[in-house]
Amino acid sequence: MLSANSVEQVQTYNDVVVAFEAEPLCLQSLFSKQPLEQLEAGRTLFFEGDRAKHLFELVEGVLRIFKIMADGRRVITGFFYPGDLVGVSLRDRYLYSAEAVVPVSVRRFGRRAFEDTVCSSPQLRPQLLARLCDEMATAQDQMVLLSCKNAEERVCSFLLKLLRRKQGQDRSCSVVDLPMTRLDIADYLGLTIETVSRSMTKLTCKGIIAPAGRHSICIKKASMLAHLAGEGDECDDGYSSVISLDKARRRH
Amino acid sequence: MLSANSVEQVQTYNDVVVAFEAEPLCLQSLFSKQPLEQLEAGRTLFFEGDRAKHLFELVEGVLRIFKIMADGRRVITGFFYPGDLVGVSLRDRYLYSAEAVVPVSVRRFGRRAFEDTVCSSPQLRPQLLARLCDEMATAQDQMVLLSCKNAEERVCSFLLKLLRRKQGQDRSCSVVDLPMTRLDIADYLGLTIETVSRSMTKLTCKGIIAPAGRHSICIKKASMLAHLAGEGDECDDGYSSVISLDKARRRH
DNA sequence: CGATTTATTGATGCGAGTCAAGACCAGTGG
DNA sequence: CCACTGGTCTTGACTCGCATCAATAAATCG
Repeated sequence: MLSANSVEQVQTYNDVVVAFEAEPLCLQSLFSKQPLEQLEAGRTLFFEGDRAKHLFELVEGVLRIFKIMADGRRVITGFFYPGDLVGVSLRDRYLYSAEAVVPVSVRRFGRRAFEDTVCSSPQLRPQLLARLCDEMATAQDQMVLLSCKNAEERVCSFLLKLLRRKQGQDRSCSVVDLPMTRLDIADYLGLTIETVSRSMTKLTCKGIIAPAGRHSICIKKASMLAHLAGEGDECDDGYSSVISLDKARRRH
Repeated sequence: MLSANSVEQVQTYNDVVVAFEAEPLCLQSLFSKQPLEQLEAGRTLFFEGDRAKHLFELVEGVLRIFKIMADGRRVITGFFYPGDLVGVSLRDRYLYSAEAVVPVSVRRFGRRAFEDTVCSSPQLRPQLLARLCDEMATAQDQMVLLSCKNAEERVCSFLLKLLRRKQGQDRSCSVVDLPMTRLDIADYLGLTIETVSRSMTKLTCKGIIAPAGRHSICIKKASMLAHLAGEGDECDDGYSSVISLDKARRRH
C-alpha cells in the first residue's frame, strides 16, 4: 500500500508538470491520482489534536467538523461537501475532528508535499490563499449568525446556504437534502434539536418550505427564506455603515 | 507624500534583501521602513467592501474589526493589538471594517507587493500560513464561545485572553486595561452592555476581579477566572471525544 | 462647573432551553 | 405480514437567562 502510494505520487508530479505547461491547474488536480478511501457513516476521519499529516479532498459524501468542549458539549464549526479540501487551514495539528455524516470517499495527500507543491507553483499559490480567505469569510459569517440571529433566522440561513450550494450545480431545483441529523444542525447553529424542529415546523406552516421525507425538504419560497435569514440587501458600503450606527441597537 | 512613499518602498526592498541574507526575517520587518500613520480614536482605517489595496501593521493602539448587518446591528469579530497584521486573510475586498478604539499608529504596505515578497521568500511563506492558521483558530474559538458559553463564561474568556496577552509581555502583572467600551465588549461577546456590566459586577463580588478605574481591572484570581471561562482541562484527544459523546447534552 | 456620554443597577418580559410524552420511522425477527 | 425495538423527530408545558426598558450614577469634556 505504501509503495503503491509512492507510485501514485510520482504520477501526480508528472501530472503537475504537464498541467503546468498546458491546462489551467487547480488544487484538486493534485489529488486526482491518489487512491479513493471509503469511510462509512459515523466514522472519524481524524481527531482534533492529532498530528496533521494529511490533507483530504472530499470526493463524495458529507463531513462534519467539530470540537468537543471540556464538559462534553459538541460544537460543529462546519460541514464539508464534495469538492472541498479539508485541512488547508492548519498548523501541525488538526484544529477539529472530522466525521462522516453519510458514507464518504476521500483522497489523501501529504501535507508537507502539498505545501511544497503549492508554494512552488505560481498558479497554485493564489488558489491556496483564496481557499483560506474563503474559509475565513465563512467563519466570520458563522460568527455573525451566532452573535445576533435568532432561531428562525439561523435555520433560514442554513437552508439558504444548502439551497445555493445545490443551485450552483443544478439550477431550478429547489429540493435540498439534509443528510445530517437534527442534532447536527442544532450543534451547528447553536440551538437545540427541539428549537430547530419548531423553527422548521413554523416555516412549513408559513408555506416557505415543505418537508419531503426526513432528510430532504422542498424550498417553496426562496425569496421569503432569504428575507427571513436576515441577509437582505447586504448594504456593505462605507456610507451605509456610518448611517446605521445610530440606528437599531436591538438584538432580535 | 506619494513620492515619499515611493522612496520608502525602495528602502524597504533593500532591507528585505539584506535581511534575507543575514538575519532571520519576519513579516513585520517588511513594514519597518514604511512611514507611521496616525489615526485618532473612533476613526475608520478601512470599510468592509472597500478594495483591499493595503495591509497594515498595527504599531500602537487597538483596532476593532466589525461588520454591520442589514438592520444596523454591529458584530465585532475581533480586536487587534500592537504587532498584529491587519488584512492577511483577505481577497480583493476587505471582509470587515476597522476602527481605532484609541489613538492608533499603523504602517501600510501594498497588498500586491506584500504577497509577491512573501511568496518569493521561503522564510516568509510559512509565517504567512501560520498567521492565517492562527486567525482561523481564533475565529473557531470565538465560534465556540458564541455557540455555547453563557454570559459569565464569555466575559471570563474575554478577560482571560486580555490577561494572557498582557502577561506575554509583562509577567506577574495582573492589571489589564480595557481600552474598548462596554458596548464594544458586548458586541464582541454577543451580549448587551447591561449583561456585560452585571457579569463583571458579579465577578467583583466574588473577589475574582477588582475594578481599577473604568478602563482597567485587576485580576485577583486568575485560576478561578480560567475555571469560570469554561476552558478547563481541554481534553482534546480522540478517546475523550468518543467517551463524552454520551455525556452532557446540556447547553448552560 | 454643568453637559453629555458611558456605566451600573433594578424591574419586567420573552425566546429558547429543559423536561417529558408521543409520533414516526427504519430494521429485525417471528 | 405484523409485532417489537431502538433511534430520530415532533409537539407541548414549564423554567430561566438574558434582552429590554427605565432610572441613576459615574466619568469625561468643553
